[in-house]
Formats: sequence, structure tokens, C-alpha cells
Amino acid sequence: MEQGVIPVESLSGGFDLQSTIESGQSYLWHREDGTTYETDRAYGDDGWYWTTFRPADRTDPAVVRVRQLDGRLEWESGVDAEAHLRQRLRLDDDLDAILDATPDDRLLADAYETYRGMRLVRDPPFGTLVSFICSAQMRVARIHGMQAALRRTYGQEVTFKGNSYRAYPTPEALAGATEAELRELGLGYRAPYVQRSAELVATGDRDPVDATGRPYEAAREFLTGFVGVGQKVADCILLFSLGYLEAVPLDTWIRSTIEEYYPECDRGNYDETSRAIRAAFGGEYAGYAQTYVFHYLRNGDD
DNA sequence: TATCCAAGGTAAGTT
DNA sequence: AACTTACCTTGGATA
Repeated sequence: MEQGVIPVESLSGGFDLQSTIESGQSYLWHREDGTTYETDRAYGDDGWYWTTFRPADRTDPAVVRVRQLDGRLEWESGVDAEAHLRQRLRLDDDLDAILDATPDDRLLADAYETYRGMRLVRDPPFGTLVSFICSAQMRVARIHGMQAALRRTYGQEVTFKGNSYRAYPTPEALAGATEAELRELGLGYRAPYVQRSAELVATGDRDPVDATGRPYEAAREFLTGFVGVGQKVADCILLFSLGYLEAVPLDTWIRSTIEEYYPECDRGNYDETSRAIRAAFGGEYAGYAQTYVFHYLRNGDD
């Protein structure tokens, strides 16, 4: 077994593991005790989270577990996972600099203050694609539960420290699923969207990674070529997986935030409203502002 | 106990 | 191009 410790004080702006993982940006981590996100807000004080990833030099997926305890980020894995974690949890983002670059704004300041240390994630593209296809008209806990069900049903088994885990399903595995099977897992009308989009990836017709490198709005447009992916879900994939930190998904929470705090940004359509709110959120790191505001307001301003 | 409602929207059909 | 409507399921609110 490999393991390591990353001192939180070595990270600019600190780190908050539970907020980062359970703030609705990632559905690909799981609590070691099997409970879903938000069943106990204090879980992150010392609880382990696990996920799987595919190391570049291996064919089989690897498990990695992390927890935050006494200012230390501890990890365990079957492989050396530190580089992966730094990328996956964006540990090298200069949060202090990002905060400094954020517009002087009461709402943003309160949100950043309340959840200091929360970072964006950089999740694997396919899992992010599927997660956010599943997110349509769903609650955070259920979206998370759907991903757990997909792992259990279609994921490759991985053993770590004597325990059995399931890797996130491959595109091939979900492409081979039937709509009826996916409905059995509770995906509802999202079931055919997931199957068809997985098929696009599995056959090579379209890969979410190929959005990378395009200008932001062109990348968003590219992603809407998947089934079940509109502009909002495309923005989530860009922000939470592909590193487009200026992306601001216009979900119900941000729309009501715009109505209450930034009414002049409501331009009546997605494209123009997106441009306006991204400008209000400071442009380059607008997605960071979005994620803090989303988490802050969804938890009731506390 | 029964009914209603909204949940991090998208696709398809209509004007 | 802008505007409706249907869509699965379920936990929590309301009656």
C-alpha cells in the first residue's frame, strides 16, 4: 500500500475536504461508511472518502482514500496517488490569489468567508458527463446515489486493503446497458440519455475531452452534442472536469441568485445571461464564485 | 394516509 | 428563434 500526507498549511488558501467533495460539484467520491452526501454534515471531520481512477501506466483502476484530520490531508492507495490528488482536488490552485481577483461584492465575500478552503474539482470527464446528465431535476443526494448504483451494477471490482470497491463504469459498460436496466436503477427519463451518450463515447463518435482547447463558448456548444446535455450541463462538465474556470452553470440556484442580487444580469436567454453573470463574477475565475455561491445559498446562508 | 410538489434541465413539438 | 410541454422518480411538505 502507498500512503502520504499533504499538510494543508502548504496550500495557498487552505483546504476543506468535505465542502470540496459534497458541495454538489462532484458525484464521484463516496464516504467509506456508505452513506450518501449530506446525511451528516459533520462527516468530513475525520471520515474517509474513496474514489477510483485509472493510472496512466496501468490497465486496472486503482482505489484512493483520503481524509482530512488535524490540518493534514492523508491518503492511501494501491498506487502513488499524490499527483492524481493534486490534480483531482485542484490542490495547486492559488485560492488566495483567486479570492483577491474576485470582485468586491458582499455576497461573494460572505460565501468565500463561510466556506474558506473549498476548491473546485477536476473530475474524470466521462464520469462527470454521466453525473450531470443524471442531475436534471434531481437532488444532490439522489444524483450521488445514482452514481453509486452505476458503480455497483456496471463497475469493475477493485480490492484494496481487503475490501471490495467498484470502479466507475467505462463508456463501453454503460453503452452496453439497456434503457430498461438503467431505469431499474432509478435514472428515470435520463436512462436513454446516459446510454446514448455513453455509446457516443464508446464508439469514438464524440469524446468530452475533445472540448478541451476550444474557446469557452465553442467548447460548451461542442458538449451539447451529447444526448441529455444542454448548456447548463455542458457548463458543469467544463467547470468541474475540463478546467474552464470561467464557466458558470445557470442552474435554478444561480438563476434565483441573479434575480435577487444581480437583476441586471438577466438578459432573457442563456448565452447573454451567462456573459453578464460571468462578468459580474470576475471573468477568469467566475466558476469559483459560482460554486461558492451555490454551496453558500443552498445551505441556507449559514 | 393521501396528495402535491420540486429537485443543479433537456428534447421535441408549436408558434 | 422564442415559447410550451412532457418527462421518471422520490423525499419532504401539506392537508
